[in-house]
Amino acid sequence: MPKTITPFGQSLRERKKLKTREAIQREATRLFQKQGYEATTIEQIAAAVEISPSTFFNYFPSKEDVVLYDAYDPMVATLFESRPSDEPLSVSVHNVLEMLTDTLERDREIILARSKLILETPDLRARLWSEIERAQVFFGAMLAQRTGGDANDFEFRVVAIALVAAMMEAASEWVRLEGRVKMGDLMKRALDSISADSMLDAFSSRRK
Amino acid sequence: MPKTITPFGQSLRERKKLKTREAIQREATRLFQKQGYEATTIEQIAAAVEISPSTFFNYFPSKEDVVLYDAYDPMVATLFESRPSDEPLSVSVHNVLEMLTDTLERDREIILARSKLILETPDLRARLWSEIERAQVFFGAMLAQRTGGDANDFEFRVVAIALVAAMMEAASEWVRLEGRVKMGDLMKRALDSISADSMLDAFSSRRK
DNA sequence: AGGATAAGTGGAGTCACTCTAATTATCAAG
DNA sequence: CTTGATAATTAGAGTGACTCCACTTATCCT
Repeated sequence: MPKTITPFGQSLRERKKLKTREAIQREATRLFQKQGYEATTIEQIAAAVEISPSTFFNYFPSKEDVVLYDAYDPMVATLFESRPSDEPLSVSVHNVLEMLTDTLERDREIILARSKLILETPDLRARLWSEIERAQVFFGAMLAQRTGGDANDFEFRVVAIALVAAMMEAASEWVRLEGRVKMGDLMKRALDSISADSMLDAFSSRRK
Repeated sequence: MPKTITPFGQSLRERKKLKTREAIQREATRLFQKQGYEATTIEQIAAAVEISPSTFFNYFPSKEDVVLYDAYDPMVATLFESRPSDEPLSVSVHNVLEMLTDTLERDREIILARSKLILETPDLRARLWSEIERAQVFFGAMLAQRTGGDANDFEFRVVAIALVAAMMEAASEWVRLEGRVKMGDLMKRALDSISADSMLDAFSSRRK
């Protein structure tokens, strides 16, 4: 048993591990972009990183996870949770996106490339949706917290999934537009579309 | 070149093909339920149907498709398209579900079993979402038709995906409740939740 | 009965992924 | 700085989905 708890990433072991993890993601992404996701084999990635194929699976449970794994995910979650719980969720969404504007701008190229890869590759796209189910649970909890209800209620689940799906479409649109517009604005438009009148309009057509 | 166009499923060939297709689905589903989706191999299915594994892939492009393939899909689409285009979409949804009540009641057990399998199996669940993207396009077109807009507009895509996601959640709930309630009612509740006030409430919490 | 056409099949191969047992690197402590 | 524990890396064998292809067999049309 170690005498002192070694801070994360401080020991040689931890640093090496992190470096390897990043190297795998970097090389994998590079190869995916160069020759396509499906045309790239684990063997090729392993060769590029100079590790054995076995080691690859020590770091990522599947080929898909190399792309899907998002380091910013927990950060975004934290940002949301730090928002005052009496703030309307739509406003929170916008605010969180505002806080992320700089990061989004700085890493635009990388994020865009990665997102495109996901959107264009059926396998990855399918897997994305299971990430979305995690988001559904998260936002369901947020909604419940804000209204004092039970997150497991059918209504919350419905609103949460619709919300997340809409945000997903906004993100796709952002990618389609090469990140030329602010993601926060797209999210706002998306949320506006499904809430309030416009949704009803679309629903009930010329009746109103 | 044949002199007359042979009606679908009339010739020996066609009838046999249909029978085999059904046999594969039947046996596959049976095995999946008995021993789980992943634990069942193509070889086992082929053996049960008394065909070769090669033949399996002549009928279904992948193991997933045996479960996902839905014969009722085009029927539902037709029902929607036969609805008057000045009918609000939410009403159309309800009406279509009403028309399907009998079928849903009659085939309840089979549909339930199949749906459970899909919802419980991560691989199938992920694939379901790509079906949903097809539904998004379909409903996007419906919305556009009803409002006279362009189905490719961002707003339509957003509303369509939110709509479909909500319906999806309603369907899941139906499965969870073992089909004890009418699917149409769940859909109605789901659509009510995302449209109009309740959504706004959830969004803006105690402010209103 | 005939050849055209489609369905079924066997076999070889690829690739993602699993499991296991052995090897090597790092670590904590004396 | 050596040692025993622990974690990381690896090779290798195996499984199962899926592809490709050449070949046989069944159905069809005339």
